[in-house]
Amino acid sequence: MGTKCGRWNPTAEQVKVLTDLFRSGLRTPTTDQIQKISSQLSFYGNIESKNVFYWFQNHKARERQKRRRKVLVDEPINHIEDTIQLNNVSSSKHFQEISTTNRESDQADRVIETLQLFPLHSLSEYSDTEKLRLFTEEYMRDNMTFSCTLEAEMDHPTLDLRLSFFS
Amino acid sequence: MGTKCGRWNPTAEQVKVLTDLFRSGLRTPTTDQIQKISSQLSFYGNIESKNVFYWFQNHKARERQKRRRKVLVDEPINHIEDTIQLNNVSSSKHFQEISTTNRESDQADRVIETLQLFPLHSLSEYSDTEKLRLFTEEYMRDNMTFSCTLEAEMDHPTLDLRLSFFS
DNA sequence: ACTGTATGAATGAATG
DNA sequence: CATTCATTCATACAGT
Repeated sequence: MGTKCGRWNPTAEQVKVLTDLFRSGLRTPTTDQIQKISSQLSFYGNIESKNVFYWFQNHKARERQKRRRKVLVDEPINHIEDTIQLNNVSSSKHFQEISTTNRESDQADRVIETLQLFPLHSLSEYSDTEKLRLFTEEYMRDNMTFSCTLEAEMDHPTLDLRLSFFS
Repeated sequence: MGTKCGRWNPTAEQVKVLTDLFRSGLRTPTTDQIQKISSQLSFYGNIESKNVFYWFQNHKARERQKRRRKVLVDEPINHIEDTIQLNNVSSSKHFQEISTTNRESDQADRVIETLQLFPLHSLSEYSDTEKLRLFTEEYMRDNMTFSCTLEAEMDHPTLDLRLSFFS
């Protein structure tokens, strides 16, 4: 066991609570929230506010990183599905527009494939598409009003975090 | 053979390509580069982007670790003297070369700073060329513009990575 | 089979 | 927020 106390080494319970909070939608807790969270988690062992701060920072970054890296791997798979689906809705408005706009060559395939997820005209490159998709996904989530009362299953006080963004 | 697919175990070819890339100066590939590399390496067997990412991360860290350990073990005593003496030879041939080669703003500073931390005397066993390489390599490479076309000797498509930092 | 080493993987802690 | 570094855990493999 790392008794090396030079570095915080979260207990299983602490990780669970943090993960639950993350899964429930919390991404970048405010200072107040961090305080509350670390305060509650100190029940399970030593912990500082900065640990909580870093944890969310890292967890978010790495989820994003993971997703970004998966893109190329996933793509070949989705490509087939999308292509198939494409045949059934090839008469939709968006597709029509794009198809004619980008009737350039093999690039058309990629664009159309993209449109299933994101019907915008400005996506001539895949990377841009992906960027936009990721951005939107996370933007939605990160800026959503978050209201959650987490009741961990262990014997510790309820962790009640209420936010009101857009004050 | 570890058919245990719980952990990536690179093929000899994969390791060779990665090593060549590393030796050619690549240290921290960008996400795009990682994608390309892993894509190319998938030719030799299963591989994910994260494997490439971790490979470079580990390889760099361990080379640094090894060197650090070596320096500390070899010359823990003379270190201070050497550092002082170093100030008197700051106009030596090597420094001149470096400074002029990198007459680009603070890059030169950093190189000299680096050299002060790693006294030349402690590595008399190496040739001058090797000394220079050991001292400058790490700091230089990571901040250098990297443009490299690696043609592996096996039968796989050319791996062409072109960067333009400082765009 | 046991043990040590190389190295894949993960993550806490920053930094800019 | 992205990127990077340090440290540690985990495991495949080699030598005995």
